[in-house]
Amino acid sequence: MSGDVADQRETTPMSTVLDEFSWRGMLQDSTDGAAEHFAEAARTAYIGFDPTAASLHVGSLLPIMGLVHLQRAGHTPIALVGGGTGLIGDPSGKTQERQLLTREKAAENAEGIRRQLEHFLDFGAVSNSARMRDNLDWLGALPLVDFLRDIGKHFSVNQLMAKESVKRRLADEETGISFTEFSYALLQSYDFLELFRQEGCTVQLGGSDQWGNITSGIDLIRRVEGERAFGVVFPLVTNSAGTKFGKSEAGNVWLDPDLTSPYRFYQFWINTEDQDVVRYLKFFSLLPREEVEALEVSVRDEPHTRRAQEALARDVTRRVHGDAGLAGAERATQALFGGDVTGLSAMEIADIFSEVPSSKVGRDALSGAGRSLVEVLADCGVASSRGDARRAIEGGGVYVNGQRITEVDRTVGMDDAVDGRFVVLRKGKKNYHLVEVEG
RNA sequence: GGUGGGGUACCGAAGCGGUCAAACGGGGCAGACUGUAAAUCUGCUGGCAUAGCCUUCGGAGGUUCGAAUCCUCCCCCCACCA
Repeated sequence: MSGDVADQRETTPMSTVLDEFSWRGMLQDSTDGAAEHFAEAARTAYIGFDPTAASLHVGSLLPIMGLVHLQRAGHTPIALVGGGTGLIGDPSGKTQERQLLTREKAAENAEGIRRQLEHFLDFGAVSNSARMRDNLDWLGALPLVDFLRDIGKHFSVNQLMAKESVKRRLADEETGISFTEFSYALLQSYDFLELFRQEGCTVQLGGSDQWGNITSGIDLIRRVEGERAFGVVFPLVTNSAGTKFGKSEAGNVWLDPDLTSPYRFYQFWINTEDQDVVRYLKFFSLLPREEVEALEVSVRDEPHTRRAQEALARDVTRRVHGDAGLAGAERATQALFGGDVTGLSAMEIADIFSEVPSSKVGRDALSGAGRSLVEVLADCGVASSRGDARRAIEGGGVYVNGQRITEVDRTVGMDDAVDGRFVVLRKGKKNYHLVEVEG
């Protein structure tokens, strides 16, 4: 890298967006000239999101952060919701033909995604406000004959068949690939072309699995418009354990608080392994380089303080769930991992444990001799069966109101209910369950 | 269509008339140690009224005092040959 280029970057802050991606480890690959393209002027760039579900999960967080960095650097980010392509399905990375979404479902999901993206991007900025588009706007009204003439003409079936995702499916006699999915690359390329025409969008970003689709779009723009466009792809997020990133014991970690509570969301990040935490800080937080580097030192020299995990959890949770969501998650964490439950009032418990799974039980069931703990554990789902509950107690893994229970025949009665209203059950270190007394 | 091999618990895989709720490995859960990390070690891992009973070994019948194990029929996979 020569000196004068560096100087130029000093004076134009938006030139740094690829540098930003680069030091954060987010830059897997980019087409030639992409860095210069961003350096020269404020650009418009887009990323597509598939409306396969009504909520995004943390697996989509990296591309979202990509848009955030673009906007911060002065460029205009477009989030393209694939209301149209969602009806088709991208064969990339899929070994099976995809289940088709209904139009209603795709529209509903697109709307949910739209709401979530608003947490990350500024849609009301003066100069480079983020935009949201839905490709159903142009795909839905596209006459087949026009599509074949104007778009299909530019694609070589020979090249499409050479694509890795298509090749693998062709090799598999059993599954094969439908014409519908085979055509997916054309549709995504057409999206890029439309955004180029309508929005002056010259760059497409995406996960590294999108590289082929992105370059197809670039080619299409060159052929149809005679103009140059660019692509940037992010790496696949992995964790050091080799398991899929974004899964917790409870399954996918969603951005929707109704699907994954802010408390669970926060806990997902707090539990990040040392080996992954610095990489994740670069990917998912907006902390500046110096701070990330300081935290990296902290992970090395004083790992027990877990400052890096905390910084990560705070930054990401605040962005997704807001200050109130973060505060609630931290309060619950503090009470659950820091202190003793028995000292709290019913109101405090209700507040803190609103994040935690709960069930109700009738007052009369607990009066008198009470119910056997084994039964209660099995009924509320903390244990999968009575035998499981029994074994968990025998293994020393069950707590009532923070006190370890050792007697298998222990009963739960009204005197266990804090303020006569709540019993806090816990199995293992992290699994809490709140039993609310009714009536 | 033919021949051969096979279907066992969450997964992989032993068992091949009683001693089988079924070895072993993985996964999962819990415990210890820690830092709500990783690694390691330990225990548990069909259900229930837990020294006992009930339901499981592709499905349905049968033989037997007794079957995951033997017989019959059926279903499904895999390999090779057509």
